[in-house]
Amino acid sequence: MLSLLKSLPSRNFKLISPIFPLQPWIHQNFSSATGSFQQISQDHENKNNNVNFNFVFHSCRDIGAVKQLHALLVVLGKAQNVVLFTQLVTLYATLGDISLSRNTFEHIQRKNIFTWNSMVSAYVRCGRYRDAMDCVSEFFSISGVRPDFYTFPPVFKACVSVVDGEKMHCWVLKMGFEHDVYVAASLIHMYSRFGSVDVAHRVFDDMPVRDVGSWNAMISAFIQNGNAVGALGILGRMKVEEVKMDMVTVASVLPACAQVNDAVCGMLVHLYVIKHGLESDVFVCNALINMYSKFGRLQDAQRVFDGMKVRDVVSWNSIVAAYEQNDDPVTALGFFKWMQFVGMRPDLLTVVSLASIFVQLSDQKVGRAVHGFVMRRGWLEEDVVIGNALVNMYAKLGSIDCARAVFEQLSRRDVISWNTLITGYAQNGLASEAIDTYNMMGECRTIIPNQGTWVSILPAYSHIGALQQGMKIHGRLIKNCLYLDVFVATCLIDMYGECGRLEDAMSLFYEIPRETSVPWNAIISSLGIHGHGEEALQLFKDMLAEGVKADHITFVSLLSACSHSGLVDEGQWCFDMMQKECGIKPNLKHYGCMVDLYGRAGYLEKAYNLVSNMPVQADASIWGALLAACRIHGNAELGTFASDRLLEVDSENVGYYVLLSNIYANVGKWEGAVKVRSLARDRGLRKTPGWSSVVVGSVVEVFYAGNQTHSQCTEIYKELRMLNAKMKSLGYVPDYSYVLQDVEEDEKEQILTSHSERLAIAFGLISTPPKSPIRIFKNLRVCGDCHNATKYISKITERDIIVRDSNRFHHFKDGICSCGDYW
DNA sequence: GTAGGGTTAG
Repeated sequence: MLSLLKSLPSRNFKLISPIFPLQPWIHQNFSSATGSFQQISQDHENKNNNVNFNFVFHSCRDIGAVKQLHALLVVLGKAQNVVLFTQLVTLYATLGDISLSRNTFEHIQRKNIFTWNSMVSAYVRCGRYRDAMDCVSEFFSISGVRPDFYTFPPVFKACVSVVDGEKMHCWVLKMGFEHDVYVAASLIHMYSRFGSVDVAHRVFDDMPVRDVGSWNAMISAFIQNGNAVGALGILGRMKVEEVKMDMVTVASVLPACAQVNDAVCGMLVHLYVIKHGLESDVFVCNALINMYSKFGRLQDAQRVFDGMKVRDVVSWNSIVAAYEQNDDPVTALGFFKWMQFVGMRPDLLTVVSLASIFVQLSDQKVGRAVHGFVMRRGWLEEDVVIGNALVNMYAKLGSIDCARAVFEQLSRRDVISWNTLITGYAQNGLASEAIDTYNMMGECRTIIPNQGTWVSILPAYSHIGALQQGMKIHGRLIKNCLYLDVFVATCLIDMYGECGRLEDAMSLFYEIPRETSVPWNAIISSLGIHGHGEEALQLFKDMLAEGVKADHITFVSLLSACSHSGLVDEGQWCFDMMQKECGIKPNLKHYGCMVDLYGRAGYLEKAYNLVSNMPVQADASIWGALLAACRIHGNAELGTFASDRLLEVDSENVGYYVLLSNIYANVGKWEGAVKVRSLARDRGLRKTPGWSSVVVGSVVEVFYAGNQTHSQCTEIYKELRMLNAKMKSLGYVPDYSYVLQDVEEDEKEQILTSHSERLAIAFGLISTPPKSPIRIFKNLRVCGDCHNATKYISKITERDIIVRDSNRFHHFKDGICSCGDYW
């Protein structure tokens, strides 16, 4: 093998490539192709046969110029000059015109190895891989011309899409070319694209001589397959063998540093770049910008960008994405405008960032314009990524129908397209649509669900309390070992928590890795909705003791846990700690929790003061929390004030009208209640109907208030009458303040008795064996009178009754509710 | 005159 190697020419140097941009000295000699042509003609007339055509080839920057040159060469009688015409073949392809390239090739009568190699490479350059392979077969079948070192690297590039790689590899072995550094690098690259890093590694290990390009190819093979650790391992070996990094090494290794979150390594590489003067390379700078952006170090990213003398579209995309992904859409948009100002044309990935920018700016109108921009360029056909970005954009902007429409239009859908739509539905509160979409996805055999799928479907199941389906997914995850994935497991914790299986949520939590805040946030939130505020606080302390950093979501979970359990002082402590010790500025969600915490505990004035002194503008959720507190404590005055503010910011949400009318009704101001209701009616808003569901066996039964059509209607109402009588004998007094209609007392009692949660409970009682627990799911908050009644029912029937309403869990047992009547 | 290995993403 070694003797074969010795017989090969030494070729570890790089030739000057004819690819643009041109070397500056050519510019100095010839300002344009036309200038070059004049020079040639002149030389020709002066009978100077030593014309250096290199200059001329280099000065052709568009197809028109190449055509002129082509014509000129014919006129000059050079039509049979294989050297010049082979160059034309390459030149046409470099400028993107493969048919002219082929045409020129056809007209060359005495094709030599250069000509064939150039044609193959021309096809590859234009992405015509199938044609490149056909050309190779043609090449092989012509006797007298044997492929050489130059033939294979482009061929392997073509193999990536044509899948003839192994056959070609055999050829290479047969001809003894496998140790050529160029050939081997393209082999490594090809195998890595096929996902066979092990084979790539074997090729790499078998190389008797490696140049820096070989190392680069191996590093890139690991990166392409998501193995950043492997890539950094190769970098380490390079260091041991004292191979110097070049700019390609740097550009490939920087994303690996970002992936393993190794800022120190990244900065050391940056130092190396400065020391060795590699900053002039655009790829290197782009990779630096991206790395710093992933570390959230925007100033460093910006400094690299500012220092660049030449910027390409990737540089601009990178700086736009850096700000966009670090939650600064305004600056990102500023860079986009600057990009346009300097005349840099946006590409597909620019638009992906733009879509996300307008989501963050909640700008529906410009979002549509982005969609139009994409349509006009036909990019929707070209790449799924952009289609998925648009689906995501519309879903996040709340236009789920538009998201669906874009999804329907996609010519190709991948697993991410489906995940995006499912997430869109789930996040817009349309759980059953999310589930339908997931089921439709299951029918597409070509789409294999991945981590993102589980993360999108599990919350939908949680939302409607579909424990059975959720557990089915858990089973599937155990089978493919994904249940230890932190994100998936967190969704499972949420699911168990929201479906009332707090113990299962807890045991899962202790099974999985918990170095990040993600699973902690989920378990704290689960404890919160079950009313275990003290335990939530204890877990928060455990979390800090284990050295896990709390984030803003942790505090949302924690504050809401405090508010559900009435832990005012503790909530106050968390709120202070968040700002002072963790340096987290409270956002609207945190303020919402605090208003809820103060408000529900009856500190309406404190709640109001907090709202008045907030550094941020209160939104509907803040005023809504205050309004809800006013309803609980019967404060019509502050309630009216809050609802006025509320309707200024959100006049569409009918729930707020209902709340206000409840407040008026509770204090006996029936005219006020009627006025609010008619206002809602006039604006065309309809009350979300309250419903409750109960699971009997594997069937979910749904009840609306006053339902008279259920097949077991008579039995249900009979059961309720019987219960009412027993409840009254134990001291139950109906609370008519929850009846909004202005009617007679006995009719009010009738209305209370037929609230949806009571119907569901009664149905549960007559359809399940004695002493078995009953689980109810209600889409709105449970009514105060029903809450009281359920306590009595749990005592009379000796049943555990678990009610999950839109806010939290109520576990009724032996006449007591787990919420301690604090709800 | 012909060749390899590099940066951005939903």
